[in-house]
Amino acid sequence: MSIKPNSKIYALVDCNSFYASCERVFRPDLRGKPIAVLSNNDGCIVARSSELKELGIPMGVPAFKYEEQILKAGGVLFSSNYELYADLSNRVMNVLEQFTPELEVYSIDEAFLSLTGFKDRDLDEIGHEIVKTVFQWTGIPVSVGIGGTKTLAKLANHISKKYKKFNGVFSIYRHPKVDTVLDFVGVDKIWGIGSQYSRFLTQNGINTAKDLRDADSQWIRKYMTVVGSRTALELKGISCMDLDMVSEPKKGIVSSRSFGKQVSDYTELEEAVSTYMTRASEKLRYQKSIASYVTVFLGTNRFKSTPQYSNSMTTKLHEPSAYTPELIRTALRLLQAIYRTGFKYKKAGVMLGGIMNQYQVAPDAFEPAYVDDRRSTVMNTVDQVNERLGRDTLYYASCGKQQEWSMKREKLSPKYTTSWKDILTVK
DNA sequence: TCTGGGGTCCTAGGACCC
DNA sequence: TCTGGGGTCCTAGGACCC
Repeated sequence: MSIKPNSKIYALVDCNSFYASCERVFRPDLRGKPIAVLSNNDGCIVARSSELKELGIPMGVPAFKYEEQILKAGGVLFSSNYELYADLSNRVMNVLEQFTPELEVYSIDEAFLSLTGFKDRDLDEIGHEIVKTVFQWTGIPVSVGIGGTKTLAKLANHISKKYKKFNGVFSIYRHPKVDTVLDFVGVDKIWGIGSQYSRFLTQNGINTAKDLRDADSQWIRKYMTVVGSRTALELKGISCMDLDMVSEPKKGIVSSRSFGKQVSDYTELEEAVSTYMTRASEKLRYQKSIASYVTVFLGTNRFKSTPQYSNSMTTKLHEPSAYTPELIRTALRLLQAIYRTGFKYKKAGVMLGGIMNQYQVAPDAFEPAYVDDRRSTVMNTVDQVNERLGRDTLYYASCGKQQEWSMKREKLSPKYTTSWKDILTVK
């Protein structure tokens, strides 16, 4: 095989402790203090500021176990404030776009950039310029990793965060000591190698990124499928994954949540399922899709020793739809089929599958089932009202009004940037 | 009292068809 | 004793990501 020299350059820009940093943007008094951001229902710790990491508090642990320790250390806990994080994420991405339009928003706090056009410039310098500009314009600290493939850019980003001396920027692109660098990185830190594969690899004497890069390719293919082969190639500098600059419509849409309390009452479950389906179908219409399958699931609290039950059921719709009342009706029918009395439920959810473009359907191509329907006009109107006047200005009766099952968010910060009511005032 | 939510891709195996 | 074979579609499950 002849290997073409790879001429691309990728940067991975990753926000440092993103959720915690968002909370700090509007609370300068929290500089230097440990911050924990909690999952839904204030359950687990899902984001940690560096100060909190230094306290030795791990990721994903139940918050109640550590709350006291955090408060004692002068730290603060926050409920997740997704409205705030999504808005600040958009601002960060807009700044990154100033550097290059060739950008893939990879997650709420990460983006891949093509730096191929900056080949003749000092890449480290570009990296530092990105760090400085994003912080100045948004208040969010970021780290930049640069490499000839996405996997190497990710790896470089890991190094930029781990070693303070790099000041948040590390480039492995044409690095003179690339072998030494790769030998510093454990396999479990490689993008695409999770806990299962990393255990398997170390059992087989492959401990570092360098080991994996140099491992036998047939062997990798056999035990780690084509996904593992791609990762190994990317470590060699052969790019197998290009930027995805346009976001593809989702193939499945899930809306599920744990309840703020245990729920036995069937009506409350109906409210929850109706509400989740309202959310899911909003997402569905937002991407101009219709769904063919509806799934509903529910379950008890698996951390308790009380009687356990969980179940799910899927049905195919008569014809694909994005009409919320119809989707709710279907979901409630499924709920009725899987509901059993006598259990305390903790979680329920809905899934939409068999998703296709709203125009692509149709038994009769000249008469799209959903699009020309009066129902689509109704949905558009509802969506527009809710967008302008706030979510659930118009809602469905089956969602209920009290929503006593809904999630706990006791430590919520204000929506500084997306709600007039919460806007910051300077006294 | 208190343990997240939402996605992707790949593979193996069964059903079905000719 | 002998019991096709190849293609396609679907689903479940397992791995991964943030």
